[in-house]
Amino acid sequence: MNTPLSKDFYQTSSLELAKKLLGCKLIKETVEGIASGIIVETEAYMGPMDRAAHSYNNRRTKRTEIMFHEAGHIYTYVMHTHCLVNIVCNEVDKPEAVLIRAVEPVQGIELMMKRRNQTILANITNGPGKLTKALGISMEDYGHVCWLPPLYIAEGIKPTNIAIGPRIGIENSGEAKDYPWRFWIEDNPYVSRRNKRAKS
DNA sequence: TACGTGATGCCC
DNA sequence: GGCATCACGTAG
Repeated sequence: MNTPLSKDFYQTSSLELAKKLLGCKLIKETVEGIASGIIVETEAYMGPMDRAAHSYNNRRTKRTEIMFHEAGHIYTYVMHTHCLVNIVCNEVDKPEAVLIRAVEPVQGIELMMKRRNQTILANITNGPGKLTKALGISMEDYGHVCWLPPLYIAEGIKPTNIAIGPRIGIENSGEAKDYPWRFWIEDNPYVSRRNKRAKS
């Protein structure tokens, strides 16, 4: 339990990794304790040809630099007041990444509720900004690798059915906004809110 | 449903 | 400087 996946797990395209990550366990260790969750929703960002990706047209800045590095690095960035977490994948100089949009709480539930100031289990990790706060993921995790503590990914469960749909929050990305590059575990109660609304 | 929040990059 | 961006919480 909680044995990190090996680095070659990440050496694939973001579309493949987004599907493979569903059911895996995301774990963060801090002085406050261990918090973890099963990944239930992801989005693929395909790099230079994907208008919605930060690395579109090979845009390489201090922020996106890590996307050009070896697969399995952690790419965190700040959106308004929230931190979002991505996993870099594919080969060096192929700047692809998978955004983790929601997890199902497993370990450290009390700790996560406290960090989120929230008592409803279904609301503590059901969004990309929420899960980073619950797990204690921040810009300090930028550039680390996800096969070593304190932030790493381990084997979890095998998802039954995977649902597919368009990504969220990229309305100004031209034709890229319609690409079905979001994946989630069907009927899981911990997927993000906008996702459930879209289904109803 | 609408607004405030406020890091980062890019185009003036 | 001004604006857009891979959200979220709160108020009404």
